[in-house]
Amino acid sequence: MNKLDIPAKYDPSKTEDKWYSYWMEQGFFRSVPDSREPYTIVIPPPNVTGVLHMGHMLNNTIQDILVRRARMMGKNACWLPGTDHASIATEARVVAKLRDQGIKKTDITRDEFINHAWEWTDKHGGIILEQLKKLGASCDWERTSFTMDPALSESVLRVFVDLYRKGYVYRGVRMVNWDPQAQTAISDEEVVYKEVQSKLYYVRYRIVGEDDSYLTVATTRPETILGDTAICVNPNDPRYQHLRGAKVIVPMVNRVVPVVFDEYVDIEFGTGALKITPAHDENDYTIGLKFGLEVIDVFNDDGTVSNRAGLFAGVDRFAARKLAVEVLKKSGSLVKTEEYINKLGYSERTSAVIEPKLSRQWFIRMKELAEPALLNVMNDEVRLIPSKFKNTYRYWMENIKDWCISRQLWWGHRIPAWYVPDGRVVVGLDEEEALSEARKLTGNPDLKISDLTQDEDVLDTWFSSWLWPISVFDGIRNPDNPDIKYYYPTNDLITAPDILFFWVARMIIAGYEYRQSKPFSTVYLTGMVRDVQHRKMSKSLGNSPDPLDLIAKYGADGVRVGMLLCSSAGNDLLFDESLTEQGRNFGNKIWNAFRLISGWKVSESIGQPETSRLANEWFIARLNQELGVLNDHFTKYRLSEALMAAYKLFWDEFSSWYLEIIKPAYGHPIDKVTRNQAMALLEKLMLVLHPFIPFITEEIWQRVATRKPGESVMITGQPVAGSYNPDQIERFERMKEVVGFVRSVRADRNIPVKTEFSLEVKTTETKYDNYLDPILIKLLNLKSVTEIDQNTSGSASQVIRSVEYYVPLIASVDAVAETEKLQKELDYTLGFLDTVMKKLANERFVNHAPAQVVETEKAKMADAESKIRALREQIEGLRL
RNA sequence: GGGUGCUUAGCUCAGCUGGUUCAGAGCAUCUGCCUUACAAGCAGAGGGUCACUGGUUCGAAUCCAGUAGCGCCCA
Repeated sequence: MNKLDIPAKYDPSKTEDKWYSYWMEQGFFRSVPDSREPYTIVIPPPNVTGVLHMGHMLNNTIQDILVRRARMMGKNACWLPGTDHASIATEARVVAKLRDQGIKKTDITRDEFINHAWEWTDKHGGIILEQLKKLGASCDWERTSFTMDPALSESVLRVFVDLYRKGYVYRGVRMVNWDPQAQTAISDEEVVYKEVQSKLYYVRYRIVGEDDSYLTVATTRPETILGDTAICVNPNDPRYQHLRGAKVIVPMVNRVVPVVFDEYVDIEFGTGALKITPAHDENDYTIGLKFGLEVIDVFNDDGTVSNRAGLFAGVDRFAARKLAVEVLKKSGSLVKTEEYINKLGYSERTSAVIEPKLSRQWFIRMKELAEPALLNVMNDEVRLIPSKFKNTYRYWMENIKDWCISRQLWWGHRIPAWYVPDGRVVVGLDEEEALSEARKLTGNPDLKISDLTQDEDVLDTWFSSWLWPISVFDGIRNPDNPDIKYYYPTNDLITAPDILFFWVARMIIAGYEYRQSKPFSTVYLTGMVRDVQHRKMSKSLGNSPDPLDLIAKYGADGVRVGMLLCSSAGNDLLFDESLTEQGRNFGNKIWNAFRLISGWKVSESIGQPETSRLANEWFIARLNQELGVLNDHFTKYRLSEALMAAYKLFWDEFSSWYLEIIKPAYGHPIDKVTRNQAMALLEKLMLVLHPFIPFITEEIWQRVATRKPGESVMITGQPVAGSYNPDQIERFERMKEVVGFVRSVRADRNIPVKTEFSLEVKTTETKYDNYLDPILIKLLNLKSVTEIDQNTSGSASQVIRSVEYYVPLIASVDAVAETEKLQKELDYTLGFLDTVMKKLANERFVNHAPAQVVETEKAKMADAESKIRALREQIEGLRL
């Protein structure tokens, strides 16, 4: 191939789509069970209506690297993609869209709404999966799943019915986190607490039967006074002992309520008196239960004040707060206000302030179900990477609360529970099953389907995604089907720590309940992608680059490298575009190495130079060594380090050393043996690099030799780490140091590369190893390497591993500068020798330290002594 | 408030079981090069009291305790 055919800069846009299509056409991503060992990853399903963000990029880059590597290691790799239906988010979007069209959700039927939702899903759903293809994701697209697919939906309902029959599912009135905007309960995990500046209002309640006697409470929410049904004080609080049995009058509504005594109240906080609103605060509710207090719900579902409140009916809760303050002021009930910082819960979905609200919901009893999931993470049957998350996991699992699984929405899996006319509930997979249950329950064989009313609520989205590793292989409905038996348990799960409990823990729970085994062996927890200023990347801040723009600019390979370079597991990663630039530059480096080798004219008639033979031998040893390092990094999931190892292997060792050594002089051809060896090594490196940068490695692999249709780097085996001689690598490292010395002499003294000289070497005890001299001569443009036994004056010199090297200087030597340099090194070495001597003189060291450590100290001493001798001689020589 | 983790070069981070000349890597910076694969490059250089204090040890970035700062989880 002629050099002119290959452009000097690599252009990813010309290759990436081409190769992705090729891989798809060839069905390389497809996996079906066979006799090979499986390697399985299920994708953490993104929201069906979502678009790709930087977190997805990171997450899916990691998954693709693991999958591609496993595939090349001979495993049957299956990466199963899909999306979840995201009840709240999707419903919110659909409601918004309908509103734009002038349609109110309340004006249409549930079925009509669901149709709109499906329409939306079909239109916007799966965009994110198309975007993943741009990244190079090697998913088995034929297996793409969606939590609302018929099979997955049926699995969800079956699990609900099953858990109900096992007694884990119950219905109960509980304080839930109410999102007044979405008008649904949300789980504890979906509440985000933020500090806000608010006010603490001191309000006085008149004590019944006393004329001018008051009890003052402090509250941040004066509007909830409308729902007060008691005041609570600490029984140990000396200030309030006289109030035992007393009653007070609630301001604004003039309700007479008791003063109760409970140690829950913090004596120090506020006035030590706490108003009790059982309908709107979890702790108040508990106290209410304890003292049998009345529960007055003063808010409607949309966050406005209810008719029961007595005042402000229909007014929004925040407006009601202002009105309440006005009224309290006028009546003289407001004693004072203070600035106060407290934490408020916000809905993760709608950002509305959460309203604690009593409501009847469906729950799952978790304690018992969670036991195996806790045990098997603690004993590393399921490994968390990094393991620091084991602690948080344990804490959460040991204090697990019942899971509220109902949501007051339409989009999702409708709860398969029906009410018989007297209000009792039956649960069944479908209407028929429910009907027969209902007949049994009521003893009425004439009961008809039309007599039953289905529960209005849908199940929490996590209630479907917790089954994901099972349901995508249809393991709930058909527990013995070949797919589930082959692919389950899956291998690795890659996700972010913020859904460790929402999702990961629950999948483990479901795994043990429904498959009696773990859903995956390893959970790799990535960090959160932040910008360089440590801010979380978000749409509202506008600090997140569009991943597709980045890919267009730097190529998918470049972006993948950029993502990985800044990502150690579990730590947040500070993404910067310069990293993708580095990734792109790496691609260009590879491209040019290929371009160099391809451009050489090959001569059949010349033999292989010694330098090339030595370089080839050395590089094979280095490659074998580094393959071992890579294996080690991968088994420990140190992906960033694995990439860096491969990066340096290519850039430093292959490009800067190997290629520079074998490079023929300008205009000269290369011998055939060397050129073929170089191409073979390049090809191997493409295999090693492929999981990280799939596109450019395919492009080059395809150009390195003539390939048949159906061949690809991605289905070729990874090179296996062979044995190597460490001594060979060691010798080469020594040679590199010598090169470094001579180059810095050249740089310091402005000696042109073209100026030739002889490098002189002097050894005292050991015999000089001249094995790699040919390479020194070539790389440094030397006349020769000459052994000497006398110091030469007028030379720059350095002692490298007990050998003295001299560069004779053509220009006059700056003896002062040279001496200074040598003296500096001498001082350092003397200091070093001193510490070693002290160690060896220390009896306790010699007696306590292992013999081997003492030996190395002795060797260090000998080394230092000979170096000092040499340096002194050189300094002496300069003085002459 | 309770729990938990972190603090190493300007930045981002490695440093595993305490022991090789252990104080590292990448990026950034500086100097010199448009050398004929690559300026998206080449060659060279500088840069750190391993947060602080104490302890254990022959020996501590590494183990222990305390202090400070930062983060996360929970309330």
